[in-house]
Parts: sequence; C-alpha cells; structure tokens
Amino acid sequence: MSKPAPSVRELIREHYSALTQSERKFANSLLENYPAAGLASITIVAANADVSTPTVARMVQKLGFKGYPQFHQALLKELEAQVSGPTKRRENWAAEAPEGHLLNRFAQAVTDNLGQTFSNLDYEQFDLAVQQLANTEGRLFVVGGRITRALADYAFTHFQAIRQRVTHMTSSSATWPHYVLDMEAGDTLLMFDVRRYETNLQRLAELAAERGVKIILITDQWASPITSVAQHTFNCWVEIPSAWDSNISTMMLLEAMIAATQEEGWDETRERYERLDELFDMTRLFRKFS
Amino acid sequence: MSKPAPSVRELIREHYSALTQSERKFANSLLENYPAAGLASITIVAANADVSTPTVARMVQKLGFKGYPQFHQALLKELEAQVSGPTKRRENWAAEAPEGHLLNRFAQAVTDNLGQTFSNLDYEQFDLAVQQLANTEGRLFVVGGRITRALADYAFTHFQAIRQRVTHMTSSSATWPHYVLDMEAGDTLLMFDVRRYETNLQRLAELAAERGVKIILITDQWASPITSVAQHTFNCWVEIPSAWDSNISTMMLLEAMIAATQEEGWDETRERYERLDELFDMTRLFRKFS
DNA sequence: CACTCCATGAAAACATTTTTCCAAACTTGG
DNA sequence: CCAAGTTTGGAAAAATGTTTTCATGGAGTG
Repeated sequence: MSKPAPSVRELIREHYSALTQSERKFANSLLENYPAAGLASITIVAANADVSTPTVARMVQKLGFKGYPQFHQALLKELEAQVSGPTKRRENWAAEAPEGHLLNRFAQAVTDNLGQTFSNLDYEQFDLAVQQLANTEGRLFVVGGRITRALADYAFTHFQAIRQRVTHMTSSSATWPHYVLDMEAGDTLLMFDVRRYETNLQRLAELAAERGVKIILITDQWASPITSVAQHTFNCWVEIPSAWDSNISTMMLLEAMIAATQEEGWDETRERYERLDELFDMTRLFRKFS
Repeated sequence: MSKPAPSVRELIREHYSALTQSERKFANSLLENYPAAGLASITIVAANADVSTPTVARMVQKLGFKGYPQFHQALLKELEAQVSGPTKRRENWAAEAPEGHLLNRFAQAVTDNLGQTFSNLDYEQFDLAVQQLANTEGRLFVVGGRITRALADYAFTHFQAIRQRVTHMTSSSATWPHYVLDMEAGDTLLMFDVRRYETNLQRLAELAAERGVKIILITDQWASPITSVAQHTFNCWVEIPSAWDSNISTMMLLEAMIAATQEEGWDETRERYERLDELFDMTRLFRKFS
C-alpha cells in the first residue's frame, strides 16, 4: 500500500459535515464504543444506535466503503493492528498522536489535575456552596483576576441564565468600591483567585466580608490568602508543564457548580431558559428580515 | 448474572483436550490474534485458520455456544468491556461523594468528553494550526459567540502574553466590520462557535475568508457551518446531562494550543514573559508569590 | 486385510444479513 | 403556507452467512 489507509475514526471526522442527523447518531454511537459498536451485524448495530439499517448502510457508503461488510472488515483490521502492533496496548486517549507529542503530555497533566481536584473536593461544602449560589434572596456578584476574568465572565453568562440578580464585577478594580457600596448581608460573592494572587482581590474580599457577604472562593492548590475570609474555599490543581497554569480543573469545578445550581432550582430555571430561548429566536427573526 | 461468565479464552483452555486436530488449528489461530480472528464471519474465520466452516461450527458448540452468532457476540462483549476499562480509572476520583451525586455524574460526562475529543483530534492538523498561530507575520484575531466569548477572552489574554499583534474582537458584532476592514491575507482568525451557531459569526467568517484570512475554528462535535470556510476545524465533545453544553474539552483544546504555540516560539516568548513580569511588578498591582 | 470409527469438508438446505426501492415525514426557501 | 428537495425507515429482493446432511478417506484394531 502506498497510502497508509485512514482509520474509520478519521473517515468519520473527515465526512462528518456531510452526514445527516441520523447518520451522525450512528457515528457518535460508534465513536462512543469504538470499535466494538461497529463489529456486530448491521441490524444489531443500527438498533443499538436507534437508527434504521438503511441509514447505516448509506453512511458507510458515504465514508467510502462499498458496503457494510467492507466497513466491518476495515474496523477489524484496525483492531488487529492495534492488538498485534508494536505498541502493545496504547491508551485510548490521543491514540493517534506520536509518543511524546505535546498533546499526550498535556492530556496526562490535565487528567492528573482533574483527578487531584476531584479527590480533594469536599462534596458537603460543595453542596452548601451550591445552596448559597441558588439562593436568590441575596444578590450574586462574580469577580476574577487578570487571568480568571474569563472564568468569571463564563460564570456570569451561565448564572445570569439560571437566576436573577447576578452582577459581573469588571476586572477594572477602580470600579469595585461602587459595587461594595451596594452589597448587603446575605449577598454572595463568587471569587476566582489563582496565583499570582492579586492584592486588589484580597482587599475586595475583606471589604465584602465586613459587610456580611458570603464569599465562595475558587483558587489553586496553594490557596489564595482570601481563604481566611471566605465561607467556602475550593482548591483546583493547575500545574502543567508550561510557564503558566492550566485552568481546566477550575473550569470543571465551575461548570459542576453551575450544573448543580441549576438542578437546585430547576422549576424556576426552566422557565427562565424557555423565555431566553424565545428571546433569541425573536432576535434571529429580526435579522432575517433586515 | 450470578456466574461471572468465563471468557472465550478460558473456555478454549477448558475444552482444549476435547477438541479435534482441526478444531485446535482454529483455536490456535484465534488465540494468536484474539479476539479479532473471531469477529468476522464464520466463512472468513474458517478460511483464515485453513479449516472448513463445519469445523468451526462444531467447535463453538463444544465450547457451549448454541451457534456461531452466539460465540461472535460473546467475543464482542469481552472487547467492549475491555475498552471501557481504562475509563473506569475515574472511580478513584470523587470516591467520597455518594453514588449518583451530581459530582460523580458530572465527572463521568467530562471524562468521556475529554476522551472523545482527544481521540478525534487530528494531531497533524493541530500542529499546522499551531504553526499558524505562532506566525507573527500576520495578525491574530480572536472571536467567540455568546457563550464562547469567555473562551475567546481567555485565549486573548494568553496569546497576548505569547506573541505580538493579537486582537480580541469584542462580541458586539456591530463593530466587526471595522476589524474586517483591517484584515489582510496572511492574517489568522481564531473562532469559537458552538451550538446554537450564530449567523453573525458565519457572516464574519465568510467575509474574512474572502480577504484571504486563515480561519482556525474550534467548534462542537456537531460542527458549526463555518467549517466550510475554515482552514482548520477542531471538534470538541460538549454533551453533559444538563440543559447547556460543557466547554471543558473546548477549554482543554484551547490550552493545548496555547501551550504548543508557546513552545513553538519559545525564545521570543520567554523574553515577553520576563518583560511582562517586570511590568506587573512595577505597577505593584500583583503581589509576587509562588 | 477387512472392518469400524470418526474426523473432515463439499454441498445442499436453511437462516440471516445486506441492499435496494419506495413512500411517508420532515426541512427549507420562496 | 405551499412546493421542491431531503431525510428517514419499512419492506421486499438479493446476497451472504450458518447449519445440517452426507460421502469420503484415514487411523486404529482384530
């Protein structure tokens, strides 16, 4: 062979945009359980993905196979090569990137960080913090530092969809005193502070704490000094082989909190989501006619 | 099941003495290339082992299967279980949270997404995209949608530290035409577009593409329509049990790109980092601490 | 040497899978 | 709101796979 014969995975990726909805349904089902989900008969495989047999048949032809048997055979060859190949049992992840490629090193570091973060997470504190975030009696303020501003922004966008009375404190610290002036006991302040810790944020935290605001702090494994005035502190592991720190575990914790908060007050939230959707649809309509 | 269902390997070992010569021939062929050599049709499998189909049929019955299809299915189940093995490593995580706690469900979904994203990543395209991002001959524009704005912001913050001539196009699409006016062939546009895909972004992409700008698109598994005009497209798996989509895998891909870009031009970057550090120290806005 | 036993595969009978065709359901653009 | 174009799955037709039957021939035995 002159060409190294692309894997079925690659073929799917390559043709994904040309696939129809049902075909993608099958493609996803296959990728989720690869390659086992493609090694049974077309009937079974189709039933597992909850699509019809013709759909699968059409799709494998789009991928360039003459028919399902050829597709089946290609998967089998891959499996064979994988098992008997020089690399005995490669990790499922990043299987295609060469050994030592940055992607592999990066993936390793990230998985470690996520694992560390999770196993150091106190789920009771998590639940308490979520209750606090879901409590709409007080207002919710969100703020981040130089790097974590983006996370604060992300948090704001989502919390705004979930609940009312959310404020994103811009990272320009000059305006913070105005916000503090508004804060009352019972309000919540969600803060992000990773190294290098910012004195501004600490001052802000102290002022807010004095006013009886409950502070939820998301920081790194070395813990920002804000810990001392925060109600709930969560540490995220952030080290990667790089000059800067990774915020993936931070992001994960944040998303988990958003998901939990949403679940906490689902009835209220659902209504907000539906209204929001309608509004977006309306703006789309405007655009259509312009 | 009360019985742990013995593997086909075990069954062969157990019944080996009862097998005839030709049957052993097939058994050995299977064990040599396990389980792939047993996952094709009985005809092919028999031909590969250089025995007749009835031999194989008789043998699988001796092993206790009703027929070849049942044998095939058993092998498939084993394969499936084997593959989902490594994912189970997550069980070490969040061991303290109760079964079914949101944290556990969330962790599962996130790990799946990261795994999917990684294994569908084309590392050659990744390397090419990184080269493009590290190329300071042209300018680098960054833009995101309603939700991904935060990611674009994060990207901007980091790329600004790494290289010169980086622009964050604010999410207010009214100002985009001004940016497009400035774009030239050789410039790079890093776009984030996850569902629901935004028509504004698509228009922007089309305009930029017309001007010869290279577009790097980070999207979800269903692929934004921008794909068609983008130089490099990367798909991130984003589904979580929730009303919204997770952007952790998106963030991971982004960070990986940042890390790789930084490595690409490290000499230049290091100097920038040092100068940046000095500047922060001078403003005393940030307290130095490791 | 003749007889029996039984492993073996060719081929027929049977079962299932795969493909093709078509009509219904859905989308999209005017 | 309609019409043209897609997408989708049901069902029949074609192809393939699986099982059974049975004839052959080799190994062991009296």
